[in-house]
Amino acid sequence: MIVSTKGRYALRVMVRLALSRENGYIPLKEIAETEGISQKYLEAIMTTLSKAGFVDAVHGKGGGYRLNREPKDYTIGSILKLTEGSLAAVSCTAQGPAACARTTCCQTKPMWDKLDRMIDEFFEDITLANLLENNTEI
Amino acid sequence: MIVSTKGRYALRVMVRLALSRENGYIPLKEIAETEGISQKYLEAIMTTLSKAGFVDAVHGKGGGYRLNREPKDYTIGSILKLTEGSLAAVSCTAQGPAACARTTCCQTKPMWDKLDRMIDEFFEDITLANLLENNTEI
DNA sequence: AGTATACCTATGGAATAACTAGGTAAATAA
DNA sequence: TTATTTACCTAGTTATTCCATAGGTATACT
Repeated sequence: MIVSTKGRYALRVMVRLALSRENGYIPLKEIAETEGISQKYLEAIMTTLSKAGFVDAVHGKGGGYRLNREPKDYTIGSILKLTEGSLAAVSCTAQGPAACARTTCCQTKPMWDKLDRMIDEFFEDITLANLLENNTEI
Repeated sequence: MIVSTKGRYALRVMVRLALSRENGYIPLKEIAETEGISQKYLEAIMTTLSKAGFVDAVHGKGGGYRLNREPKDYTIGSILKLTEGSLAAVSCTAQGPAACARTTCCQTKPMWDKLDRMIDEFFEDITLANLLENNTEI
């Protein structure tokens, strides 16, 4: 599986924050409930998003999280790379070009490289705003 | 990781068999050694390939494995689907369309579906013969 | 008969994913 | 100032999957 729950939850949360953009700060508890995600598990994800400056966080009553840019200024790729670490489809390419000892002779390596590039482009070409557009064919 | 060692090993073995196509049956032991793959682990993979009719297997001395079609008649997708079970990038799409309860309302689902289609096309458009062509840009 | 091969069933260790527990710090409201 | 609500931090736990190993049986050739 190329994308785990961490990345998928992060995306869904970002979509939700985008939809509630006019409502100020949204507390984690509320997000967890609407999205049906474990509150404690979500904490770790939100902290990652907050530390990386993807969202603003405010403590205390009336606090919570909100986006700090427009939805069109978040690429799906940036969110997934942050939360997943890497989007590599095979371990051969996950740790950079020199990770595999057979890299010079392996007949399959160029294919994996091309796949990685394709997947990267796919996610970089989609923004949060695109996901909100509610289209069946994105 | 979308493709585990099982699928990657299977591909490398098929490439090797394609390169040795004129040499009759190649014993598992030899493949394992040249490719640096655990012999016992490879057994399971070869059995899968054999049962599915991707390769011919012959017991006893002088036996081993060989391809039973031309390299151009194997798509990479068919080999990977056989050994990996599924190439789905997320679990949301792995068990068919109705696997996820949120499938009707989830804003991210169409994206995952599109990604799956793209990956499927990618692998179905490449054949074993293409991998033998030794090109950097496949 | 002996040897080399493929095939079968079961088991184990390590890593990772997914989630849980319990506390601390900051902001607001009473 | 005290209580409440929120984010933040560190650690632990369970389940699953991956990757491989062990030991035997069946089949074919010499």
